[in-house]
Amino acid sequence: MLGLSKKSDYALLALSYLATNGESRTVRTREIAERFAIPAELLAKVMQRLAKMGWLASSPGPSGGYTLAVSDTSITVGDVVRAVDGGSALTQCMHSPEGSDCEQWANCTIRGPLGFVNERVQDVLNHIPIRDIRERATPASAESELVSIVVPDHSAPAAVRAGASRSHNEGDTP
Amino acid sequence: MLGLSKKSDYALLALSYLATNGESRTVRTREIAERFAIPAELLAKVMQRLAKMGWLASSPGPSGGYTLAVSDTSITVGDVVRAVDGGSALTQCMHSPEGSDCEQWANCTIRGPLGFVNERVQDVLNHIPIRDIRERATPASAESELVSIVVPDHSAPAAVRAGASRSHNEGDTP
DNA sequence: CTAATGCCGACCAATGAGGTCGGAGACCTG
DNA sequence: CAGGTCTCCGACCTCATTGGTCGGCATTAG
Ligand code: FES
Ligand code: FES
Repeated sequence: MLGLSKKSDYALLALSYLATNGESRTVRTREIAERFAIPAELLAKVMQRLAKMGWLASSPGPSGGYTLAVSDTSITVGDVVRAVDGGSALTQCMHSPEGSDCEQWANCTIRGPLGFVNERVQDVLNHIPIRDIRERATPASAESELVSIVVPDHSAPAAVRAGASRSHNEGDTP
Repeated sequence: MLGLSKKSDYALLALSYLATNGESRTVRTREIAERFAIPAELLAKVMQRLAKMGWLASSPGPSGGYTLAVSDTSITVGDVVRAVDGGSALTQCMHSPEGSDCEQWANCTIRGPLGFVNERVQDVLNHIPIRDIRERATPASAESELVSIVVPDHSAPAAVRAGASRSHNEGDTP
């Protein structure tokens, strides 16, 4: 469905919480889970993976928990999604350079162009540090200067404009 | 896993084939299926949905098949994904404006920023017409002028640069 | 009429996401 | 120092979604 998994969602939620509300204290998984009303055990698993990535420092025992081990500007949402969700490419064929994954590598005609699209999406994801994923909505830094997409009119007549603008967020959930 | 579904992949494949190789003749589903070595029945289902969207004209009977009914610049990959895959938003909460879908709408702190990221991704997808998804790799139009992402150095030190560049396409498939 | 094609719905199988369990180690109490 | 408790940790399980299949019906060229 081209969407973040719950795990990625939880990971971003937790990281944002740690970056904002956990200056230099250990935060228990339970605390975050209750704060956001999400299953604690599943979040625990996510936290483990984040810890294994080296982004969180864990300390067991009572008064234990997790602490953000790196700067909140050194991880991007792309990194998080890739780590916790297992790859964030649009198609399989973009993981391995020699098409060992994708079946129709041999006679696929859209690999090149799609790869380009993929890179653009990855660029977007890779340039939003988790610092910008915080309580504040639409962070000023990102809004104004971080990422801006320039799209000249190209060869697209009226139809494209209509279709593109209509379809920003419009979902049919039958 | 944040990736296009097979159905979207097939749809793009078929549309690209029709745009390139089906100037003004009816193309059978079987032909496309065999060309790309994909299951014919599933592709048929995808074709039906594309036809129902009005993008393909269908004609039953012998010597029947499909024809591209609209200009190859009036549909974008965003449109295709959205139609065939059912919504292309990063999270559920971005479909409905009042959080009727997402559970933790009430105490979610990342909705705003993530929504912004979502819009950027959607922008990318909505500005690539299927004309640019063709046999040619990395179409010149898209490469040079269509979409360009400008990202000034912002507040991100060396770590971000390293992380971002490292993680373009690198998948761990355990 | 007959054959070839699209059209439609129901059906089945496998993958993986979401969720759960019991353990191992570290702090705290006495 | 010993026990209890609280935490992380890794393996396990279940089920919804996706990918894929089948058969029957309508439509049209030959
Ligand atoms: S879809 Fe994998 S090579 Fe085209
Ligand atoms: S994830 Fe849906 S509201 Fe935040």
